Amino acid sequence: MTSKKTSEPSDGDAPLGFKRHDHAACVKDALSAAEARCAAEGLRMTPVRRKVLELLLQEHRALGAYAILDLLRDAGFGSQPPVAYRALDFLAEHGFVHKIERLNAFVACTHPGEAHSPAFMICRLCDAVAEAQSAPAKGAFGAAARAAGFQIERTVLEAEGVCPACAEAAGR
Amino acid sequence: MTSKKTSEPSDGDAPLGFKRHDHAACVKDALSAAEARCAAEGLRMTPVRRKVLELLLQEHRALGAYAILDLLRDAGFGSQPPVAYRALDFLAEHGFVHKIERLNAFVACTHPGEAHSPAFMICRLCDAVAEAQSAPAKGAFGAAARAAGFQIERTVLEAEGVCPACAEAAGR
DNA sequence: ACCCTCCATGTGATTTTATAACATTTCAGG
DNA sequence: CCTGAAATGTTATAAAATCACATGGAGGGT
Repeated sequence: MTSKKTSEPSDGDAPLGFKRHDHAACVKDALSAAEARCAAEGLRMTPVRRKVLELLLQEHRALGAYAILDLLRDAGFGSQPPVAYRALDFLAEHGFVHKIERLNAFVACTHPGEAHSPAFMICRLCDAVAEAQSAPAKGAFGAAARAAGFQIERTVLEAEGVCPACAEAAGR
Repeated sequence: MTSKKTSEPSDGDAPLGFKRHDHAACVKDALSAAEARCAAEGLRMTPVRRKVLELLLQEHRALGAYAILDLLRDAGFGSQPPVAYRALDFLAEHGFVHKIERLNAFVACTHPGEAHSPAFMICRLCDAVAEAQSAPAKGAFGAAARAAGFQIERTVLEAEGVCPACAEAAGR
């Protein structure tokens, strides 16, 4: 994660969310939606928090807290770890971003609505991360948990593999 | 994770794998099975590796690498991080233990056979960890991945919640 | 307008988790 | 035995996360 280029053209031939799309609009829309929700719920979308969300939206990939911190410093914000971690804590708590446990890194939420239990597909070749919906508690695993008397409150579902672009690039 | 008592009586009223069982036998059996499999596959179950596996089997909970390292030191082994990490890498690579990404910690595999894609239930109150089987690639998530053209190679499925014992203790 | 409180931010230091690099030992196989 | 690969021991360092405390700014009540 150290020397991974943290600044792709951010819209080019790079693998983003696995799918080509109008990225500028995608970022702008998500940012507006987040602002709106904060206004509606009395949350404070401060400059640092907005910047962190924007940075994560621009890259459709997971960024480590320290990569984000570097970008924050470049943007004139504080440069000590708590600055990044606090913004990330806030954003994660309210579902604007998700932590990828497997990578100790964060991605912007690419999902529309409110309560959701996200699932991720992580490309081990290009580090792209795509978010999907999941309901692990509904399937066989949920049944096992119920049988064991375990009350699920939150689930982490992360799949590691190869994204379509890399599979193709790797000669099918 | 710092001051968590790492040495319960190891068979008492503590929540183990959520279920009461003959723990001594459980440890012994698992250890023998591991030895047998190493012999069969030409793997080297060295003293450090065996000790780490034994430690993890004794606790039915996740231990951090440094907690393990402390126990290794007490047992007369090397006391530098690589000692623990290398043993854990070996054990994890061959499926004798699993890493709990959510906790940056490790548990002994409590599952019988060979290839499996484990799922975990983590009690946020007592830190007990129970392993279940899962097949996330088979359900709705797998369908989504296939639709996206993503090739799943490995999945992490970890549920956080409250185990039966703690639910009861918390006054239902 | 004022004060006051809460929340967010800035900053320095430290803790926790993990790996790099290199020397030494051990062990299986020729 | 010898030899090469694998495992271990050890020093050092990197990466990820948190603690503790000082400062600043937005709102609410008077």
